[in-house]
Parts: sequence; C-alpha cells; structure tokens
Amino acid sequence: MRLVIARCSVDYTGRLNAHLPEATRLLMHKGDGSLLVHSDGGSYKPLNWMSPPCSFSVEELDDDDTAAGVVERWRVVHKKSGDALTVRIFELIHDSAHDLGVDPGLQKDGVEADLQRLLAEQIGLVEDGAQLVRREYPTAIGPVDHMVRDINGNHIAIEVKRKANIDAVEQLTRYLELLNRDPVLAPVRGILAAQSIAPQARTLAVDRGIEVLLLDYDAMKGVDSGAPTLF
Amino acid sequence: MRLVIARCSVDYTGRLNAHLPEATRLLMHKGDGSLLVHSDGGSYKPLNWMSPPCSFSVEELDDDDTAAGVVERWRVVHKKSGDALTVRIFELIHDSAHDLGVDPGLQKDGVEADLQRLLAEQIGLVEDGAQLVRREYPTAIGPVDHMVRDINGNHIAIEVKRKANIDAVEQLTRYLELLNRDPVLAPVRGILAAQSIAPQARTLAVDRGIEVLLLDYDAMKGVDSGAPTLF
DNA sequence: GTCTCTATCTCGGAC
DNA sequence: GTCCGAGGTAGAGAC
Repeated sequence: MRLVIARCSVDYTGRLNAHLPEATRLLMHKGDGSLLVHSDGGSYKPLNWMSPPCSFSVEELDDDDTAAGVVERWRVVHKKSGDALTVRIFELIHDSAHDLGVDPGLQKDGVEADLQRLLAEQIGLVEDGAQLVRREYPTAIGPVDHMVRDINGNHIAIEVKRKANIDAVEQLTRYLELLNRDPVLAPVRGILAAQSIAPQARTLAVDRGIEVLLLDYDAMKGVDSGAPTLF
Repeated sequence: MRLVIARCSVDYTGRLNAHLPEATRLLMHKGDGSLLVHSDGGSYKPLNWMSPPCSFSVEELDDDDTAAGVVERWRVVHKKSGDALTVRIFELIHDSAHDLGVDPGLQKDGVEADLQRLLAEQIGLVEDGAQLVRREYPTAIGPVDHMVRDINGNHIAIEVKRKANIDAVEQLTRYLELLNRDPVLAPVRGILAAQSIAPQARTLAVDRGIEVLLLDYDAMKGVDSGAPTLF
C-alpha cells in the first residue's frame, strides 16, 4: 500500500462527472491498483475513488498542466467500465509504501439474520397458536423470510426487517400478490415484523391490509439467553 | 490526519459485533476523531471504522493484553449511539501526522465544473474588460472559483454554482472577508454566478453587496462548441 | 454469470 | 431535527 499526501485536484468521468478542486488530501493506492482519495473528515466514504480491477499509470504532462503547476499526473482507469480518475498533483508532501500482506478478513455476527432466527424460535410472538412452516420459504421472486400457519391453518407470510420502510411494504406486497395466486396457499395474510417502522410505511401497510408487528430485539435476545427464566 | 501502519486486532460492538484478527493494516485517524481501518485491497469500504461524532482515547493495558503482546490499546466510542471500536496494537510500523485543512468538497454532476470552465473561457460575460487572473485562486480556507480583474484593475472574486442558495452566499462572504484583509488585493468585489439563485440567497447577497450574475448554460455551451463562429 | 436483498450502508434534499 | 430516496451504491448469497 502506498500512502501519498499531496496537494492535488481530481477528476472523475464515468457514470457521472465529478471534480475535486485543488486541496491537500490523502491518496491511498492499494496493492490491487485501486485508488482512494480521502480528506481529513467525513465518513468512511472517500471523496473519490477507483475500484479494482483498474490500471494505474503516471502520464506525461502537457503544457497546460505544466503552466498550472502540476508536477505529476496520475490516471486510473477501470478495466471493465472504462471509468477514469485523473489526479493532478501540485505538491507531494508525503510518500511511503508499506507491505501489509493479505488480510484475514472481518468476522461478523448478529444483524437482521439474528432477528430472523429469534423470531423463528419465538414464533408464538406473532400470535397465539402460530406455527412455523419454514424459514426462507421460496417463491419465484425470492424467499419469504417466514411462512407461518395460524391457529386456523391459514398461511401468513412474514417479512422481517430491522427498520421497515416503504420498500419493505412493497416487497411484502409483491410476495403476497404471488402467493395468493396459489389456490393451495390462499388466502395468505401478510405481517411486517420489525424493530421499528417508518410512519409512512405503516400507513401504506395498513392501507394494503398488511399487519405490523414490532419486535423487541433485546427482550427476544433475553429469552434466547435464558436469563428471564432464572427465577 | 494521523496515519498509522500497525499489526493490530480490532473489535466492534454496536449494531452488530465484529472482530478483525491480528494482521497488519492502515489505521486512518481523521481530524474529527473518526477512525478507518483499511487493508491493502478490497473496495473503498474499510474493514472496520467509527464515524463521527466520536471520542478517541488510548487506554491503560490490562494484564491479559500485556501478556498477549499488546503495546497500545485504542478505544473509539460513538457519542450518540455508544457503538465502540477497540484497537489492540501489537506492533507500530509507521506513524505520521499531516495537516490537510478543510476540503472544498466534491463537485458532482459535471454541470458545475462545466459552468466554471465555460465562464473562465467567456470571462467577458462578467462585464466588459474583465480579465481572468486564475481559476481556483487559492486562499487559506479553500480556492475561489475565479479571480478576475475588472477594467480598472480591481479584483473580483467569483463563486460559480449551478443553483445558488444561502450557503453559496455564506461561502463567498467568507472568501471576501479573507481576501479584503490583504492590502495587495483589496478592495475585492464579489460576484455569485449561477444558473439560478434562490430568492432568499439573492436578498442576502444584495444585502452584503455581492453581485449576482445569472448564467445561461445552453448559450455558453453553444459558444463553446464553436458552432456560431462557423460562418 | 445472473438476480435479489442487505448494509454499522452513506449522502443529500425536503418538510 | 426526521423521513425519504438515490447511490459511480458495494457486498453477500442463491441459483
């Protein structure tokens, strides 16, 4: 990995055109050829970048660049899309290279998958007598998170989200439309189960006859850990 | 911005839990306290990170860490969510700090950059006798889009926007305040050049003695293409 | 390869 | 502030 601190301007042309005026920034040039341009603030997203696979080259300076005070010009071109990043360096402040080796990678645990698993284990939270048919119930347009039968034997399709928004309602609507065409399954009710739901999403859901179930993650996790049953 | 190359392990607890086993990585510690952990590959997304606003501290080592060979332990805690990142450093390979200043930010969408270039080429649109001193005229708080001299030799600072709003007026005001402190430049007039300007921005600009220039992008582009000069 | 969905999404704009 | 929609979305998983 090569780290360069430089006063530079950057131009991107691809899906859109974008320009970074002259300023001092970090240029992170990774081993796979990719380039990240970071300022001293903002979030983890670089100001500009080029993703691998891409080719990196140092170009000849033309008269305009020389006149403008450019001391080096980089060009990074994406190998598939042709998107290009041009970096004009006016002053090189720091330049170092480091051998980092291959990273073992991030070990994650616990997100939406957790919520899904917990609800499957505590399917009674949906309503009395609810029974899980299967998780990730397959349909032609993708799997429904949970397929459940209520106490009367009628089907319920459940979509689990951490935060439910309009998209979640639309997604569940599509599933329900498809599932209700199957005479073996119909009628299928829909339940949107989430830790939180956006007001407009709730309105839309209610309007479409989709029920909303708020999930208390911590409580569900407590049940899972067995803690509440200690006494 | 502080750049550290170190053999380290990283733990995140927050929305989820995540762990990075010991390996050599780049730790980018930004001026706003945020921390990015990058490997020498992958995309622009760090392996792990903490977004601002957050607090950074170096912690006392406990016996376990010392026994494991930890030489330094960092803790970065998000000020609102409480999400926390713990970095255990086993070996410090590189450590450097750099003053980058405030970044002028990305100009997306190409149109604004286009406008800037076109106005530089057709600087006479500003007023009769106007002459371009330079584009991206540098100041301590970032570059002014265009520095121009009027027919009497007085300076004009021009800020170019696609849509000018209050922020644009504030930005130009800051530049003018700074530039007018320089006896070599003063007095510096200010012109806000835009395709459109919000009513409140226009009012504020006029109130501050900043002139407003409406730009006709299509007309300027037409001149640029050379079409009108063919006959 | 394709499609589909998630994300510690990030980021901007509108209200 | 909150909510909503777009992103050069990226990345993972299923098929």
